[in-house]
Amino acid sequence: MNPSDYTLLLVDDEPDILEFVGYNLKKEGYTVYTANNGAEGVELAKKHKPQLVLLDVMMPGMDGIETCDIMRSTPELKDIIIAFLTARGEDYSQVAGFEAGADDYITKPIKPKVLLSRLKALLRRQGNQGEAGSSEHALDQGKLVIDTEKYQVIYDGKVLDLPRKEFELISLLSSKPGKVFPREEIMNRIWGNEVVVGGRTIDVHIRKIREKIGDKTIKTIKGVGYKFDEQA
Amino acid sequence: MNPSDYTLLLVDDEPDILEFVGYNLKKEGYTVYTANNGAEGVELAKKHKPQLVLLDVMMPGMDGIETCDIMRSTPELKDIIIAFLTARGEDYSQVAGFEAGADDYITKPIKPKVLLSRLKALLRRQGNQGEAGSSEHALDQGKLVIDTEKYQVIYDGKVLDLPRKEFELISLLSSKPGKVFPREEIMNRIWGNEVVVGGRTIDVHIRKIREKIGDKTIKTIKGVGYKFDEQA
DNA sequence: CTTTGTGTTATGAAATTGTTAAGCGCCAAC
DNA sequence: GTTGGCGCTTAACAATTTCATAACACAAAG
Repeated sequence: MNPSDYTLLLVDDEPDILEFVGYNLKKEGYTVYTANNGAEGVELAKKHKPQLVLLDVMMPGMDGIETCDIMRSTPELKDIIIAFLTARGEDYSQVAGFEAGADDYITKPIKPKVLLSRLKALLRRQGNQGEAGSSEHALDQGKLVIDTEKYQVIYDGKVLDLPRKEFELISLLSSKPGKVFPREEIMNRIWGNEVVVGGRTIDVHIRKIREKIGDKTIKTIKGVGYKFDEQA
Repeated sequence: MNPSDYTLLLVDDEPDILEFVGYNLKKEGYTVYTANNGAEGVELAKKHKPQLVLLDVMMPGMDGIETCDIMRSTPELKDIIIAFLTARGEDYSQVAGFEAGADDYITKPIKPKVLLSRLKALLRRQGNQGEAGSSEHALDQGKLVIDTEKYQVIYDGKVLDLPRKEFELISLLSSKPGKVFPREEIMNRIWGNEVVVGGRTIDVHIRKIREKIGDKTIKTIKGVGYKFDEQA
């Protein structure tokens, strides 16, 4: 699928953002419509049937969450992918937004490359829909939910805010449950090839994670590495 | 195997990277093709059948993940080794969640020496495929399943977690059922040429394996070595 | 019955990971 | 500018598992 097969809708009250983001998306070949507020957004959505809507959360008048609600409850729009744009640190809006049924969150300031890769991922998932129930934003591993946007892990109903390294580690391991990730691979993927850290660093992070989510989820394969157990 | 026996494909949207990395690889003797984007990459891959593809993750148009997906789902390309190039500054989690099916990740900035040693390791593994601890897919020997990715042996429905040497040993023997592996060959493959261990070491490991999966699977050929029975 | 090669077992060494606490650097709040 | 907290890494040591070996038993071949 080429970008030119996709129509996107951008809703934000700041013209600068509309222009900046719109420019980058058009450059990639997407068909882009823009709206200055929620009401206009809904209207254009009905008119152009975009595959994906980028929705600013903070807008005067009807905010993004409300707009999302309306779209979700409009039959012809309810299957559109909705991604929220939020300023970093607006924690509240994310919680409310998930309830509203957003598919993804993208935090400002927006980096074009990051944005594009996220959109592609979303659209790709859309294409795969029905195959593996993969339209969920978060990975669901039994009772463990990993939300890569919020850097949060929900375990047994409890929300855990893990520090970055710990989150990256569990995120990596759970990206392919059952697979053993050799220490070297973990190093490469989380620290990168040029960084050198001591031998016990991984262990310490593993320990902290185990402390938080229980011992049984992460298994040690001595002499090799660690793996995330298939069904926790 | 010399570098000159290998063909590599380099896919990146930045000409500088193509030139820099390409230069270093060619200098080593590899045959190198380069592509500026994913689509071209797939095309060249089909045309030249490289052993390994170096794929930038962030690219305009079709990104690395998508390109990887396509290659993995193209029968003639699905066994190519794919290594991702990722920028270090990039939000790790954006890449982490995807089960892209890459064989390795290499972070930018790229240091030629590091890159080369990683590539050699990857190619070496490829060459050994089917041998100890290297094959991707599970071997099914009757009621014995050996999963090198999960480091597990499933025997009679029971999941066994074998220690490393034992796993490597059974993995080696079962890689070619029926073939007799001379003791010397076993030594070389599992311990390497330099390491010298006593005469009874192999026997002890064999015994432990037999203890776990039953006597009948591994047969002794006196004066020669061991073999994994064809139908267990 | 002797020789040669393999099976078995217990045991200590070696390798690897787990645990804890301390130090450093960074950022935010004061 | 200073203070306090947090996350990351490290060091030191404990705990654990795995490995190799020695010593001897056993089996088959001649």
